[in-house]
Amino acid sequence: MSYDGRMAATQTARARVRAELTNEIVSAAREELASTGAAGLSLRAVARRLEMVPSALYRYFPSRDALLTALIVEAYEAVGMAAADADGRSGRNPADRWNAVCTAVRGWGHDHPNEWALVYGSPVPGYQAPQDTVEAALKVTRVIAGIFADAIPSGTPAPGRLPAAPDTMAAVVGPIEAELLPGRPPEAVAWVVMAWTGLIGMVSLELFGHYEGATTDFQQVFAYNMGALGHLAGVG
Amino acid sequence: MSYDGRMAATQTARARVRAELTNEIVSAAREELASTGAAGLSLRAVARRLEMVPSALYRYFPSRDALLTALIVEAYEAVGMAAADADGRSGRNPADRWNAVCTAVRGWGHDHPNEWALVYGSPVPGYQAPQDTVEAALKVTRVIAGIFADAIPSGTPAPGRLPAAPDTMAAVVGPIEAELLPGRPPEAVAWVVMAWTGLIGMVSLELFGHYEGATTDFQQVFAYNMGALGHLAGVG
DNA sequence: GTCTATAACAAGATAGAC
DNA sequence: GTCTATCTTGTTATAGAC
Repeated sequence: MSYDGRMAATQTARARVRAELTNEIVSAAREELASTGAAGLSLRAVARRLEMVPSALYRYFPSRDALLTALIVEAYEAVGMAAADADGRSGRNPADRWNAVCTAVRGWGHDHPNEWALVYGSPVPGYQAPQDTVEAALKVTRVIAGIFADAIPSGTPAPGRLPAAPDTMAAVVGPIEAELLPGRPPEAVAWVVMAWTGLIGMVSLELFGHYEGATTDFQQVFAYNMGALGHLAGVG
Repeated sequence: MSYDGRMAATQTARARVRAELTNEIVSAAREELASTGAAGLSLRAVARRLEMVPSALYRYFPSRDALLTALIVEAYEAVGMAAADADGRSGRNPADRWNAVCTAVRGWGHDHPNEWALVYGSPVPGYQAPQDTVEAALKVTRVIAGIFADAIPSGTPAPGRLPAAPDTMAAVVGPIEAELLPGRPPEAVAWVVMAWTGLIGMVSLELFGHYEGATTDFQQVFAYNMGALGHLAGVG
């Protein structure tokens, strides 16, 4: 009994230190990311930053890809959290919620451009995304789908503002409908994909410099277009 | 006289050889791109592929970045050409033209995923895009704006399907209006930005794997959403 | 003049012996 | 964990062939 107890205590202490160091490594990797970009992330550079020897990192992450996975999951969870927080703070009106989430997601992107590029930019060559990242990526999507689900009554026919979809659409978007928008018309389900794409796409192209010189105040164009995207599906 | 003539002949022959070799280098770099990604593109690997010595490449490109620029410009021009061709082949109806261009752009992306990532994905760390690339990037934009410009009569009030924009919008989108959509209402100008973003965003997120498992036939969702994007601005 | 090749450089990454 | 020897990278200087 006392042996078991000591074992457990020792293990949890060890586990705590281990968790702390793991966090420090991820933090250092995040800083590294900011200076070199996702493709150039090297375990050695992270180790140097921590004044550790490279091989020591292998106790915590079996490979560069594992470290990359941790960063990706962390980033997805951070955007997801930003979106969920904004949604939670913005009352019941779907238009306000959608607007708040768009602003929050864009704000997070501006604050963390490298992490944004890591998750929404070009895939890192040679990196195979494990299932963890897919699940984490769903966080933002769930928040967005939740707003649209609340705005669009279940079981209604297609909202009049959207063009009619072909009969085959219901089956095509079946997986999303079942998981995120049960009972909503296929037009709305397809358009929620567009709304999500429009949000991520606008922030990506903005951060990647594709709107340079196009407007005098991009924020306003962003807000207008997000509003219009939502409007078409009956949000606002 | 005969001396000048010989000079000219010699120069053009040399110039032809030079142009050919330059093309070969870009081709080799394009192949390299496919296997290593944009960030990992190395001058030495390109030289190896051509069985040349690395320093020889400096006769043709003053730096690695210059080679990258050539690749980027080439890619932008290829998508732009694909879009323009599709537009030219598709009659006068704006809805058909918009649909054809969307399909062509997506098709090009599928055929050249690495070049797509190079131009529309995360920026290459440390690479500063020169003006040439900005001009080349405008090719697709011009095609798209042309279709919407033809669909939306100049000097008309805002199309009824779009929400009204604040008064400040006209000034904000002034640069795009002046360059691509003269005389069109600010709502339409802002929304053309959205249509372009939606097209590039959908293809990007598709190529980068973000719709994995979401639909049984992504092409259909893409076609529907592009149609709806155009519809809102009065195209179709 | 135009080109290619050799050699070298300062970084940095990698592998493996200890 | 440490150290070292060996590899890559972009880039330049220089020498020689055409």
